[in-house]
Amino acid sequence: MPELPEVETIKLGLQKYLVGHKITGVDARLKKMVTGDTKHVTGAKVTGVRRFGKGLVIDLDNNYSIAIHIKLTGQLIYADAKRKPPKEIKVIKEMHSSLPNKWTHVIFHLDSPRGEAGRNSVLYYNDFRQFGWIRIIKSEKLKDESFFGSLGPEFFKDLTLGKFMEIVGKSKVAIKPLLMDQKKMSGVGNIYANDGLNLAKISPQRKASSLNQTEIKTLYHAIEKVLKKGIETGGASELSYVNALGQEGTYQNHFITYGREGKPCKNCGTILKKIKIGGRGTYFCPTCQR
DNA sequence: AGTATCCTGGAA
DNA sequence: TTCCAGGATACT
Repeated sequence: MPELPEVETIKLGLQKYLVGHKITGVDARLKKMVTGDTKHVTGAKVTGVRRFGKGLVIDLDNNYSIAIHIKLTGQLIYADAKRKPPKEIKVIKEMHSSLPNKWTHVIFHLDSPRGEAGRNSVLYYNDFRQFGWIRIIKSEKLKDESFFGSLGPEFFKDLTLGKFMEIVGKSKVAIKPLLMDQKKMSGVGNIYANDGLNLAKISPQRKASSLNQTEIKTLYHAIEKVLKKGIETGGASELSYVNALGQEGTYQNHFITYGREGKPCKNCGTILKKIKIGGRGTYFCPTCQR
């Protein structure tokens, strides 16, 4: 699922390809996906792209911004006229050869790329489960992460080891749902929580406050390690994630536990199990994760 | 802490 | 044909 590494990868792509473009029009094919007035976007130039946890912000030069959450299956794909149609939603067998397709709910029309008069670029928002959202809002309301639901401190940003130890130490919930609780700490979802816990050899069912200092420290570094791997590999294209050019990442080839129930633990060889914790699929090794 | 909600394609 | 996953939120 799109988590910190996936959204970071999209952000980097948009910073490279989208910034500098003027948005010439917005086509909200599925109205509910967009809230706020699209007239504030039309004619504005993209000045920057930011990320807060799993949330994205596209800043414009008119004091408005576009806040986006792609949730489970959102895709933000930049394309210009001469680029080949990007790959699309992987989970759906019936592949389409071109964009826009039936899952393209919003189209941002852009001005022409440099030196290509007459050819217009576009930014597509595809989302086959329609859980994501796009909100057009004054930039002043997006100064920090509070817009995305009072996000907790973020890995690689303001979540220091000290803060992590404090949060884990005083939480009564199981460690895995705590890692995924965006209000407590932001960026981690199901894939990286599962993999990080296996690397740290900690059971996902452990009550957070039962972890000792060494375990918390090990877990902190393990989570950062898998997140880094996720960023390096361009994210996990398990379901429908693609980067800003519609290309898949490769972290799914490096899954440690996620989606690997019935397969051997990469650490000790024990067959991995799948259970549910807090209603979410949880993959772990019953032998080495204690 | 558990459950319904949003939604769709695929698995059972 | 029914059931299920899943990020985040709203309830109970």
